[in-house]
Amino acid sequence: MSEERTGQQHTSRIANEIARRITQGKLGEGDILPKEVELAAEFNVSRTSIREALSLLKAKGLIESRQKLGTRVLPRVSWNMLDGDLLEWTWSQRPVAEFANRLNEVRRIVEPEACALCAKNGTDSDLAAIERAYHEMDAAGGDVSAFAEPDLRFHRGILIGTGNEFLVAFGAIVEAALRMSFELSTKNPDAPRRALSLHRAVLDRMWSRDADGARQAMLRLLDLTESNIMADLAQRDADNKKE
Amino acid sequence: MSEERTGQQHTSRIANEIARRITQGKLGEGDILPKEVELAAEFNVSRTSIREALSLLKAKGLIESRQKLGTRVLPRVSWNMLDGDLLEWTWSQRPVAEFANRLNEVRRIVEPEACALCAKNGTDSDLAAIERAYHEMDAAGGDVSAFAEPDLRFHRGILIGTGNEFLVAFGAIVEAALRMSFELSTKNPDAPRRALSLHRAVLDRMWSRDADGARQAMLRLLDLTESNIMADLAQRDADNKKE
DNA sequence: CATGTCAATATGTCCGACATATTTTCAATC
DNA sequence: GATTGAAAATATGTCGGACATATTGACATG
Repeated sequence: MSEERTGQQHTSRIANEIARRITQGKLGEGDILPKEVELAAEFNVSRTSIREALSLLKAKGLIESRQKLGTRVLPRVSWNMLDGDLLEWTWSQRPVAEFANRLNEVRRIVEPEACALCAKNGTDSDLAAIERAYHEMDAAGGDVSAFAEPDLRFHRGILIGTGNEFLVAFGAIVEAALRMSFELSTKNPDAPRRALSLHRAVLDRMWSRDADGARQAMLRLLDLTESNIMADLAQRDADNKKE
Repeated sequence: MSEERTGQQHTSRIANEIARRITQGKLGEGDILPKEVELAAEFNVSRTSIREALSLLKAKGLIESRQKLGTRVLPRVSWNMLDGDLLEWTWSQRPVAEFANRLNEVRRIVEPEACALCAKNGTDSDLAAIERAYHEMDAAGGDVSAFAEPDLRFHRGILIGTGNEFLVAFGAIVEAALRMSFELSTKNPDAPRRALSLHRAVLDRMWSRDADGARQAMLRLLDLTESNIMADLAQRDADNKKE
């Protein structure tokens, strides 16, 4: 989402910080945040920069401001959780295992059906794009970090292939999940290789326009992904206990 | 989403207008929009207000700006389509039938599974909230406009009941679909009544913690909803031809 | 031809002032 | 004493103009 693009360092830095206070619960639903001038003083920037940052959070549904009353935190229901930035902010703030479970829950609902739709409606050029991503995953071999990017493109490609732009928006969920899994599993270099053949299976079913087969194949892939993450988490917990 | 809340009329008005130029295709992917000073002149506002509007679009992934280069339209893939504002902007810009189909496609994927999860994980208080929404729908009777709000709350309540905050974000899709259906079917006053019993069925299955039953019931409800919308669209097309 | 420097340019940040909406206060009125 | 209504207080919204910063492209230098 907001790759730390040059310039506007203030905006994203401040938005980030305030967002974390909110997602973390230091600022709860209905709470009024400090006045813009006060925030400006705290962060040592002008009111302008504060307003830019707040405007970002406003757009994502975290806060709302009204004249004289101030700026207050909105209920979580109105947060746009499918937003990449918001996913990133929430992530580190809560138990990782639960975060992972929730993400997988959504993936299991959406991705198999997306595969079915992609098998049915995807154009050859859509599938070719997924095929390219697959080959790059293959070429990456054991290099986990080189594997991650085409992996995401593979899954995004399926969503695009559905022809349903709303499903494409789920890419943010997939991205969050993959990124989490990537950051967890640096020490598990053969995981990619096992996943590869399952990716191949998904793609094959889609090429043969086998909607149900694609759905099942994706489910198997998600099974593996999930168990990998669980294993990584267990490993991490074990490591933490040793210290 | 952004109910035209008081103040900041400029921001939302301008963001709206520019967003429509983008969603409509007047400004395509990669295009550079006019400089902020030019936009300021065009809309007769200060550069500050323009920047505030652009910052909103930035947060929703429609545009990106870099110093010296300017502000350019991002590819649709990076748009956050699950955002309520964006849904509203895209809506009127494209064939209504296709928009409706895409929305229903997503609803059919997500809502039945959400029902199953809600039946399994939803707390009694979650279900009670849905029950309240149901009673208000019942009380609304034939009044289509009084029916709409609790209807949305019913479906949102289910998403909340899943305990999965990412699924809650789908509420935007449901809202868009219901709003469309509402604006189409003003002349179909008995539609709510037929839907009511199907809502009841969903709720009953959830109370008895029957995950699969709830899933099936929701599917039947969506069947009705979909056929209602199709009928309304056909009716509307027929009306248009007469003129 | 390659490379490094400098001007040009559009967004990013700052400041200080005033506008506007809303709450709060408080006084006049019944 | 309760109600109403006008005025002060206050936090965000808008304005304008200035300077900072990043990036491009042209130019000059080796």
